[in-house]
Amino acid sequence: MVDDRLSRVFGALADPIRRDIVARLAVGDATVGQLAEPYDVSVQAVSKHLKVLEDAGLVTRSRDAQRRPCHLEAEVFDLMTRWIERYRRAAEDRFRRLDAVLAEMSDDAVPHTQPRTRPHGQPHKRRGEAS
Amino acid sequence: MVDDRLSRVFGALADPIRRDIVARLAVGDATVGQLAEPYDVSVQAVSKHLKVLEDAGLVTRSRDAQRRPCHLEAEVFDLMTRWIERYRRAAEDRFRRLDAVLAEMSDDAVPHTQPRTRPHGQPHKRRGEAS
DNA sequence: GTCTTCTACAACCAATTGGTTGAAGAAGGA
DNA sequence: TCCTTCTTCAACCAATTGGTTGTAGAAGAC
Repeated sequence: MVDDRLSRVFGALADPIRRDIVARLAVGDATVGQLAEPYDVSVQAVSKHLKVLEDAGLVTRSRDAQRRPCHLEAEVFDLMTRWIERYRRAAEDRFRRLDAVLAEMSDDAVPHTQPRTRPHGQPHKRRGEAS
Repeated sequence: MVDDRLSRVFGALADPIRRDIVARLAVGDATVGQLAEPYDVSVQAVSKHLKVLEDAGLVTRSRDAQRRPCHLEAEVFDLMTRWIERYRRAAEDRFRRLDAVLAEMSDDAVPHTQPRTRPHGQPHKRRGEAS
């Protein structure tokens, strides 16, 4: 259903087994069987997890006889960090501005009010990804 | 089912509408109705999305009469960036080491082989979160 | 050739997700 | 008081997810 890149990446990492697999692939490449060994789920289940990671672009696989070594693709992390950093920075900037406003208000001895909500009619992005 | 913090955070951001909501809350606090307005889904659906974001700790809500203004909690982003940066760094370091190995091999005129897979019996974390 | 190993595919199942509608609670305004 | 607004809760539904088992293909070992 949700088929955009960021959704696939975040969704792939929303599972402890898959994050664990990423952590282990960060140490070195591994085959499906090696990756499945520590877990008490079937190899097929791990194979499905790897397909999710592969579809998200976090993992690529080569061929070595009948084995399919899995390799972690670090570049995809940039996509996430760019998204995260953008909104973290915006939120932190806004926090600093709120601090300034509160300081100014206390100068004027105005009582502390609720945090401001955005005025209703104000324009903002409609639908779609905040790319 | 998956109830650890990182899974909830990544899972919450694995949906375009929820990422869009985060993007808009980075600009300023907003009520459920304001947040629901741009989408062609029901207010109840957006309320559910906000509950997911709240459970993940990405959003907090105050009270203003019958309204529930939503506020973005930027600190949670740190949890993600710490996780991402750790494994990105490991993967990049490994990539650099591989580069060095390849360079050394070419010095010895050894033919290029497959990337190495981790030896089978090698210890690694068993189950649970790579915290 | 046959056997074994490693992986993927298909069908199935229970639980979760993301949406709906309808009703109800909470709080201000008439 | 009653009415309206904003939000949540409950029940329901279709699609997805994360697991299972069984089967089959691909490739080395015998």
